[in-house]
Amino acid sequence: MDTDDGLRIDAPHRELLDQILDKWSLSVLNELCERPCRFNELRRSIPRVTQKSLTATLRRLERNGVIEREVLATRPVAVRYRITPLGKTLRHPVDVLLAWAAQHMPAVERAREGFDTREEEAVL
Amino acid sequence: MDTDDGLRIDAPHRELLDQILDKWSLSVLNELCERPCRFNELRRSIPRVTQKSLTATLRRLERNGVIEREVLATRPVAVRYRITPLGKTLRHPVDVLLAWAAQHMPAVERAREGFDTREEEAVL
DNA sequence: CGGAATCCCTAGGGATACTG
DNA sequence: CAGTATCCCTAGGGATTCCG
Repeated sequence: MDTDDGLRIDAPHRELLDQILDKWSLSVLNELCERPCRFNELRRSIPRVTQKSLTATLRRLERNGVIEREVLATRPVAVRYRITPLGKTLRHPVDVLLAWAAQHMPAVERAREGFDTREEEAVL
Repeated sequence: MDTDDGLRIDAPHRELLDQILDKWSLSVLNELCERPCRFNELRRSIPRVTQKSLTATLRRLERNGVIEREVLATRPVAVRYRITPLGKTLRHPVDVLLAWAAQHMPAVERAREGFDTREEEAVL
């Protein structure tokens, strides 16, 4: 559990995590873990995301194999995004992360206040 | 474990994770989990990080309470960074994440190749 | 040694308009 | 509906220089 060295962080790993843990990906994955979604459905359910950013996020996640894009031959076209089996394996790591954030947010906020106070004093 | 809804991702949580899971933070945390480090020690042990980026990363982590900065009154000054108790609680989530990356990297690479191949064909 | 300050530069985000 | 295309603009990274 707490081995001495733990795991190395090499460039490919960090690049992968950067692509999957970026600003909007967590929200998208969370949403698609619950149910498949249309593009505008996702857009509405994720506050403040722009169409451009959402498109880029979806492409990146699709390229990395964690979500799937399915075009339905209707008029007008409908597109359905869904999580893949690989994407589902991300659920646990992400949940662990979110649980950490939820649990320790108060401690972080206290730390921030202390830090900012010390900064102010340093200026005086 | 796999509750239906899992956890929400609100703005404060995402902001916190952004600050802690960014490009260089994982490497810094990993290093400081093993032992306290001087500034240039960290710099040498993290390939390709610049002094500016490292400074910014350390300040951010310090502000969020996961690392500590200690100035030793020597000549010339020495500065020692160490992980805090709060920072140590990050170890498990981060390890889970790195384990995921290590385990699924091959699948991700296959997905990328498939995606890129389909893209090429689409152009033709 | 451990930064801060400066300059430069580009990847990426927001807004808007257009399309199959 | 689900994007693509375009313009604009600024936050942030790299390189370099200077300081206590």
